[in-house]
Amino acid sequence: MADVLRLLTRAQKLVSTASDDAMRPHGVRIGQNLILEVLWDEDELTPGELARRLHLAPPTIVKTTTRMEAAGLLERIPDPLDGRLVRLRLTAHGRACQTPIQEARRLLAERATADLTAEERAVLEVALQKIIDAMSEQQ
Amino acid sequence: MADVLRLLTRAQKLVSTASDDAMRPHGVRIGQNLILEVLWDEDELTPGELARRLHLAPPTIVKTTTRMEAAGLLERIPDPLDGRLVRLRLTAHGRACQTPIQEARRLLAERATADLTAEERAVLEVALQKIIDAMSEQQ
DNA sequence: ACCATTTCATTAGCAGGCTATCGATTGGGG
DNA sequence: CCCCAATCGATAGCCTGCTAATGAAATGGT
Repeated sequence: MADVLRLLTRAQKLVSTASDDAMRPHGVRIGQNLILEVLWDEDELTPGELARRLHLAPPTIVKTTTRMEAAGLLERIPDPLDGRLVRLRLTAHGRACQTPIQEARRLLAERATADLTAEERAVLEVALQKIIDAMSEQQ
Repeated sequence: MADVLRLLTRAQKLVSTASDDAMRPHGVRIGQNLILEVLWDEDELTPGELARRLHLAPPTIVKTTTRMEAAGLLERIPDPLDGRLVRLRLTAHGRACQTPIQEARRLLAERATADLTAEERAVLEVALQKIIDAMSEQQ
């Protein structure tokens, strides 16, 4: 009996590597496109809010957004009402790469799941969600 | 329509985190148990051979095994026939933790897939394998 | 027998994750 | 009003992964 968790790990790693390869030509690295996708939908979020939405630790967001700031994708704006908060605002460049990056991501998803039947795709979705639920329970 | 790749990423991350938590009490970190499992099956492999079997880059193996050597899990032995090669040999300690670690891993796999029906499990396996195959094709 | 190519392990340097800690600001209770 | 707790971003330090470059050893062709 094959180890489902190993297949899961291997599949995710291959997808992740391919995703990085797909994003690179657009000057964006693998975790960065996730941050961009959230900000494209809602700009000027704080690092903490981004961390919650992406299920990442705040320092991960801070480090990555610092690099993204250096790359000219976004800028840090102090919140006028709360001195503790920082707003991450997309630059024109950060907004400009939305279309090509989303298209690259769409192509990747298409390629990855091209050989799956509709039923397999549906069951895969359900099964992954069940795993996520099981692992999200405390303990 | 939900993004299957996001579910895949999220499921893998949760499993990976839980795996790390499960391994930690045994003094082993997340990537290290994979190396151990290969060596339990066949000892005294070289870093390059391990890298091929685990689909990792050689420097990753070198760095991790260096830490494992410091932790007393294995030792480096020069190959008597080929001066370029290094053999990674498990210590008594590295062999001793096999049972508890495999048990922890088994429990984790059980917990992760507990809510899946037999059919869902089977389809999940097939679907993940198809994704792996699709992403393994060059380009 | 020599020299160039290949094949290894290793090192250096980077990105993406994490936890623990620090410092500053906000907010609430006395 | 003031101080203490909560909240937030940033920093330090760790592990895992990668590519590129280094250096040593083996191999093969001439």
